[in-house]
Amino acid sequence: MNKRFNNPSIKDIAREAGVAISTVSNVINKKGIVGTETEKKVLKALEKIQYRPNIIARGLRTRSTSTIAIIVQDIVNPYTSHVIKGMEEVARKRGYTLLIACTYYDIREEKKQIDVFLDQFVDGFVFLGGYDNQGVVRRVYDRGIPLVSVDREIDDPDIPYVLIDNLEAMKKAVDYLCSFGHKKIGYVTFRFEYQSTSRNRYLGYCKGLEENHIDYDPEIVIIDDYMKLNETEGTFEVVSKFLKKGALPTAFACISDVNAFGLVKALKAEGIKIPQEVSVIGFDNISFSNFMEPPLTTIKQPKKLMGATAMNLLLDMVEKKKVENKNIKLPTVLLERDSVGPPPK
Amino acid sequence: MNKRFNNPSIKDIAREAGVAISTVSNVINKKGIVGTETEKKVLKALEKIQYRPNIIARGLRTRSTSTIAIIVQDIVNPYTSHVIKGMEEVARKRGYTLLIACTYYDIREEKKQIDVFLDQFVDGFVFLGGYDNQGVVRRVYDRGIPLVSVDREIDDPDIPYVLIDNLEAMKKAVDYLCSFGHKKIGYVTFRFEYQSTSRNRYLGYCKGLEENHIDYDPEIVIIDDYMKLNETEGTFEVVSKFLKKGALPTAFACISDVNAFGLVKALKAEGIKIPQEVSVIGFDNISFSNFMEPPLTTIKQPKKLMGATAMNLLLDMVEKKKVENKNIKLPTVLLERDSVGPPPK
DNA sequence: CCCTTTAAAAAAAACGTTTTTATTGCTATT
DNA sequence: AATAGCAATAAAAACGTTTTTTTTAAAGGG
Repeated sequence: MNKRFNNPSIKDIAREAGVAISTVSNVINKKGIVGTETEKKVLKALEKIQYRPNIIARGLRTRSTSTIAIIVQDIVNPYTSHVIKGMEEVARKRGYTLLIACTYYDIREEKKQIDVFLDQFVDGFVFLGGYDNQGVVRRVYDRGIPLVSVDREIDDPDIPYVLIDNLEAMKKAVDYLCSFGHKKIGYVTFRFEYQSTSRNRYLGYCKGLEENHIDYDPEIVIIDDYMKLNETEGTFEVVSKFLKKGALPTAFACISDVNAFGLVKALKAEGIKIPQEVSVIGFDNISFSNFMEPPLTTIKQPKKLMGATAMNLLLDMVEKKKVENKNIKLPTVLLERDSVGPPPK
Repeated sequence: MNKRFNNPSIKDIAREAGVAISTVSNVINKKGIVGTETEKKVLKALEKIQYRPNIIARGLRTRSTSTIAIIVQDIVNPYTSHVIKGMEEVARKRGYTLLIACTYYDIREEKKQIDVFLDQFVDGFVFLGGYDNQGVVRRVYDRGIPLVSVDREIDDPDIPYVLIDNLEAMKKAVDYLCSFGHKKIGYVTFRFEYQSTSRNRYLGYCKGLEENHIDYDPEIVIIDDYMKLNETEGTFEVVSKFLKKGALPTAFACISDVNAFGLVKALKAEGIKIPQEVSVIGFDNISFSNFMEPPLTTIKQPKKLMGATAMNLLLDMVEKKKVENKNIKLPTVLLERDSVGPPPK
């Protein structure tokens, strides 16, 4: 179509240097045997003519395009975007570009996107926070294309992953609340049937209660069906409803900061003081949690590091480097801020 | 490399249907003349063999790959990610995938990224919120590749854009403050020399003052050099420093919500009540602004709509449809919440 | 009945690489 | 002196499409 903008090709270099095309290719890719004299000629020609290899043509031959596909559920999510940032920096440094697709929690959409990416010969996949959907991931794996799952433990020993220990981290949060003397600790979560992260945090909550000899009380486990609205709004609504019933615990653990925001807003709307009357601990440490009032005590996830780690792992696999460990769990930190205190007397 | 996963090609279809390759191609692309009988045969073969065209091969021939490159400064930004979401949805619906790259405010990085994308034969570019850097954008334009600038007014009549009227919108904010009787209105901004959006908002602030017969006072224009930290942190610091000096205005207009958060936090840290002592108005309406305390009055940008509009415009250009208007300004709305009130007596 | 036109289909070229195979010229070996 | 081996290079094939060109067969015109 825009012929007039035709880039110089390897052919032009070959003509300029007076050698064969294959020789130029060998020089560029440092393959095969080329004499030092000829190499010099080619290099000079490359210098003179401003040449950039046609990645599409190369991709057709080599079946690799130096691109990595990222599949996320929703790009509008402070957690997600930080992880992506970590991936992006590593990918770029190592010479890859990122194709990003969002599934918006639709499993058919996910499948379609993957097919498109397979058509495009991406070199690898990152699945960031999807469902526990072995099938679709397995399909990619079975084609022999490297992939990494981030923030999801896929129930398939072959699939590499990068995560935090969600169970342990949430238990840590509950332990922390207990250390202040809380005996009645509620939990705010969105639905957790479909993915390991939420499930494990929930299990961490349960284990925390158990180890601290507190009985589990389903009455104070608030489940936000977050498909309806954004998570903060949704939590605000469902918590507001909950508060009408009374039965208030002295502390809440939240599955994420975003949900904690909704909880806090609902509590404040009822005139409940934090942390004097109710303590709140979040999870993720997204940037605003330090700017709400009171600053939110939370479990910090190493978001950028997770992204960077995942991308390095993936690219090592793409480049067939030896990787020692394909199952990586990164550490979390409890950030003490001002939303947790002792229970009221 | 993974030969064993070889997809069926157009050749296989041709063999199955007993026709020539070119005929199959014609059927697939609905081009040329094929008899109804042969067409049926091909269609049947396509049905039988699960065929997906090789996009790379097609791209090599047609020089188009159904991908769009998005260049942003930083993906970790609530504004940015919402705009991207709008673009993503449209692109997907129209059969394109998105390549995303971040420049992190580095102009050389931007140039490098663009070169990579040009190598990859992307069909179009979106420049989302970069510098007023005609050169690099112009280079793309001159290669005949469609592009759209979002949230930046590029000083080049050829370059299509999608924006809001930043000057008018900020003036609206100042007018709103004045309607409460404020006479001393400060402004919080990051550095605005390098890009049109910030500059125009600043001009809107100035115009707002002028039309309301208020003298411009450089003492109460607070400039945050946001390159140092994240914007909220940066603003918090610079405002805190400012507050030590006294000379407090009764209201502030902010270049963005993110900066407003920093301002509000700094004010609260000094025990200053909002809006009783100082009013604050933000810009953007990112989701958290409704959850801070007090909920932030702000100018709402149609973020998703901007993204969707830009992508539709771009794809129309890519597909050589006729586009009537390549310079689009979308409307803003002032959201009245609780951070603005009358000045103290 | 031959020539021209036309519709339909097939064949071939092209896109720009990488990779495989072939050629060349030389040296060493027998 | 013929041949094997080797290094260096060139030539050709291949990747899977689209597009251009050629071929085929049938119809129409004089």
